[in-house]
Amino acid sequence: MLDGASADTKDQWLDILQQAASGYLEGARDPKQSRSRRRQLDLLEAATRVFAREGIAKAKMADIAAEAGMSVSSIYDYYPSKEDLAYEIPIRRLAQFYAEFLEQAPSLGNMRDRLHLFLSMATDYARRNPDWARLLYLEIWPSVLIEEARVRRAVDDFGRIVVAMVREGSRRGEWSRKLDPYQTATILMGSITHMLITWLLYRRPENLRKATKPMVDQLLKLIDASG
Amino acid sequence: MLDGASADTKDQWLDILQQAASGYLEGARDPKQSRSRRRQLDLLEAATRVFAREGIAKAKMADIAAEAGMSVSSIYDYYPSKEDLAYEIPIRRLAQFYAEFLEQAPSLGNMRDRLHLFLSMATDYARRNPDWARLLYLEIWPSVLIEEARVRRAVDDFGRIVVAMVREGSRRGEWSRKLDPYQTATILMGSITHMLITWLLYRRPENLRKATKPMVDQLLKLIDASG
DNA sequence: GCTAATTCCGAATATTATTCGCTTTTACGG
DNA sequence: CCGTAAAAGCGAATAATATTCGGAATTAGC
Repeated sequence: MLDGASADTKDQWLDILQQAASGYLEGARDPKQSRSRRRQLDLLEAATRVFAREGIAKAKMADIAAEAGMSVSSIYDYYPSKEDLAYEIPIRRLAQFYAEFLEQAPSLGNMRDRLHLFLSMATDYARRNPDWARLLYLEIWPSVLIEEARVRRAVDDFGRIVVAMVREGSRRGEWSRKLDPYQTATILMGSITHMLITWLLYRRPENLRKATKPMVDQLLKLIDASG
Repeated sequence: MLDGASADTKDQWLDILQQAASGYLEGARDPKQSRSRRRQLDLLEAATRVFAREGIAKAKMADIAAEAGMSVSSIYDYYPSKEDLAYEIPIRRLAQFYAEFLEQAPSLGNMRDRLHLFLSMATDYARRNPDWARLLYLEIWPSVLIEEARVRRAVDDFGRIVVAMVREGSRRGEWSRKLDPYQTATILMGSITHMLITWLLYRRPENLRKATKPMVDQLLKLIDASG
C-alpha cells in the first residue's frame, strides 16, 4: 500500500510533460488548401513581430495584415479576434519547447540534471526567439485577462512541470523531502523569468547565454543545500 | 584614496531610496479646488478597481467614469489618456511604499535585516492592496509598452534599491564580495514577484502572510551561504 | 456678493476591431 | 483537361470606444 501510494506519483513529471508537449492542436483551424497553410504561418510570424514591437493592445490589425501581405478581413478567416491570434503564438511555441525538452530529458540520469536542463533550455529558447519571448513573458504570462483556457494551460504547464520535477527529486532521495516543492518551484521559475524579462527589456545581462549557467548553478545550490 | 572610492558608494542605497520615496510629484496635475482634489482621488480609486477587474486594455472609460461618479470627458481634465490614468496609480503607491520602507529601514542594524524587511514589506503591501497589486504586477511591471519615464523609473527603483542593498552588504562584510549583486537581486526580486503573481492569480499560497517568512528565509540563505 | 479662474459635461469626431456579401481560387471526380 | 462545389480572399459597411471641443456650472478669493 505504501508502494502503491508512491507509484501514483512516480514519474508524474513525465506524464505532465508529455501532455504539455502535445496539447496545442485542439481548437485551431486547420486549413485544407496548401496555399492557406503557408499563409497562416506567414500570418503568425507577422503577428509575432508586430505584437512584440507594439504590444497586443496597441498593435493594429491593419499593420499585421500589411506585414503578412493579406487583407485585414482575411485574418478573421483564420482567427476570430486579435486576442485569439495573439494567444495562438505562445500556445504553439510552448508546445514545441516542451516537446524539445521531452526529447532530451529522458537521456539524463537524475532529476537535478533535468531541472538544470529545463531552466537552461527555457532561457536559450527565449534568446533564440526574442519576439516570441517578448510576447510571452512581457504580455501574456502574467496577464489576468487571459481566461482563454488553452493559453492558461500552456503557461501553467511550465509551473506544473517544475513542481513535479522537484517532487520527483525528493521522492528519489536526490534532495531533502522537507523541501517545499511549490516554494522551490517559485524561486526557480521566478528567478529565471525575471532574468529573461530584464534581458528582454534592457539587454542585461549583455550575454544571456553566458549568464545562465552561474544563475542556474546558484539556484540549484538551494536544493542541494536542503539537507 | 581607497577610502574615497568606497565613500562614493557608501549608503548609496539610502540615496536611491530617498529619491524613490519622493519622486511621484513631478508632472501630475495638482487641482486648485478642494472638491476637485477629492474627485481626483475618487477617480484613482475607481480606476484601480476597474483596471484590476478588467485589465487596462479592456477597461472602458465609461465604466471608470460611472464608478467614480463623473462624466467621461471629465476624466480627461485630469489625465490626458487612459494609459496615463493607469500609470498614475502605481507611481503614487510605489512612492508611498518606498516612503514606508524609508521610515523603518534606518532603525535596523544591518543590511540583511533590511533586505528581509524590504521583501516582506513588498508582499505585505500587495496583500493589503490587491487591486493595486494586480495592476502593478500583472499588467504594468513587465510591460514593454511602457516608455512613460515616470512609471519606468518607479518600477526600476525597486530593482535599484535591492541591488544597492546587496552591494552595501558586501561592502560592509555581511556577506561575500564575490556575490554578483545583479544575479542575487534577480533571484530575490524574481522569486518574490513570482510568488505574488501566483497569489494574485490563484490565491496560492492560501495564506500569503504565513508563506512569506519561510520564502524570504530560504532566499537569504543564498546570501548567507555565499562565503 | 462679484468675478475671474477652474471645473464639469454633452455632443461631436476619430480610430479601429469586427462583420457581411460577393469574388476569386483551389481541390478533385469525371 | 473540365466543371463545380468547397474553401479562401477581400473591399466596403458597421460598431464600439477613446478622445476632443465649446460652452455651462461651480468655486476661490477679494
